Amino acid sequence: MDMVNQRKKNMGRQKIEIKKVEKDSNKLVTFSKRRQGLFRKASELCVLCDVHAAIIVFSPGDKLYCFGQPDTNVVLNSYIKGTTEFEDSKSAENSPTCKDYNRQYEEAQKMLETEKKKLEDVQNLAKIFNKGDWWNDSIDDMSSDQLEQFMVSIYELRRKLVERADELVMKQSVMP
Amino acid sequence: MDMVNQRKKNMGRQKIEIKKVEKDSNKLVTFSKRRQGLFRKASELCVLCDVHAAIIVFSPGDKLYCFGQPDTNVVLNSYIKGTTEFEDSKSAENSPTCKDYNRQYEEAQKMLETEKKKLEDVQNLAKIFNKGDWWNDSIDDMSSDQLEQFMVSIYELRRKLVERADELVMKQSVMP
DNA sequence: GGGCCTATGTATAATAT
DNA sequence: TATATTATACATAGGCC
Repeated sequence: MDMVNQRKKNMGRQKIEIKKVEKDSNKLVTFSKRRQGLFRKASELCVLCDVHAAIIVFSPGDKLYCFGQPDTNVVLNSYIKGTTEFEDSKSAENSPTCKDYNRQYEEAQKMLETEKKKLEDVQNLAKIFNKGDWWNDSIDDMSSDQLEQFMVSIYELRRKLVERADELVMKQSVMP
Repeated sequence: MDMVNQRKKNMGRQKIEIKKVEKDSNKLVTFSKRRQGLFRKASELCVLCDVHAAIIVFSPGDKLYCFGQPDTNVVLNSYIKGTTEFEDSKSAENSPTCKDYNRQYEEAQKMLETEKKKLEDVQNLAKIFNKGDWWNDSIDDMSSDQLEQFMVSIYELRRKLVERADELVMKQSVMP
């Protein structure tokens, strides 16, 4: 304790040169931390300035990471088209992503028509919801069967929501 | 000269809340600075980790700014193909749709880490769920705003569900 | 990899030019 | 709108689990 130069707990942040990190393990750590930071900055920019943005990054392991406000594909479409008409409901409807969603939604609906377990599903769902911090924890804890039933239930709810949305003539396609 | 005495100390950097800057002039300055910072961070990430990345941002005045390493379009093409040029086509067995969903899920996860807004959504959702016989009654009683928020929340949940479904390798496509 | 920690490097809010 | 300044808030390198 007497030494002024007593070794501190760690070295603190060091200045680094901006050049390729050669050591793979360090590179991974740096990528992970800085990618997070980059996305956070982008998020802040979008909120503060009320603008749209998208980021696409491939990790050293070639895994794809992306950020998008309001959505990566929407921003990319705007970029490709060279237009900024984000909220054009017609083009939003026609975006591939929404199409996919709608198609899959219709398929799911078909299946639902032949399902007779709806009531059971609802009951199971209610149980799950009532068990506490379901939003953060339940999904991960669910068994395969539970999950399946839960998904069916969500789809039913979704249909109801879409109906309501139609009634309200909501302008933006918040949901597919 | 008297500049020395005149040099009133600045307030220095102030803490700000991450929410929309209302004053247009400030918003512009903030955008300009933060956009530069964002691009610099991206550049550093690319050099340090030897990776490819692209950023697309629209300014408050709808002007397009983009960053790309090695080139915006190259990275976008990689994204659209859903594969890097260094990968073989084996990964193509996964449907593009699922990939899209997974990407969006990852996005959502990252955003959740940094955005308090989403937490608010969840809290609101929890309130709605906890108010009783929500399944049968709540939807019809919800205000337009409530409904919208609810739909956004469900949409996020849906992403999470898709991710889980993928993990479980479910045979039937109950959900997309 | 995912978190946590601390010391320190860096980004940036407010301001003025 | 970009740039310069300054004081501070925030991000992060290097460690350690």
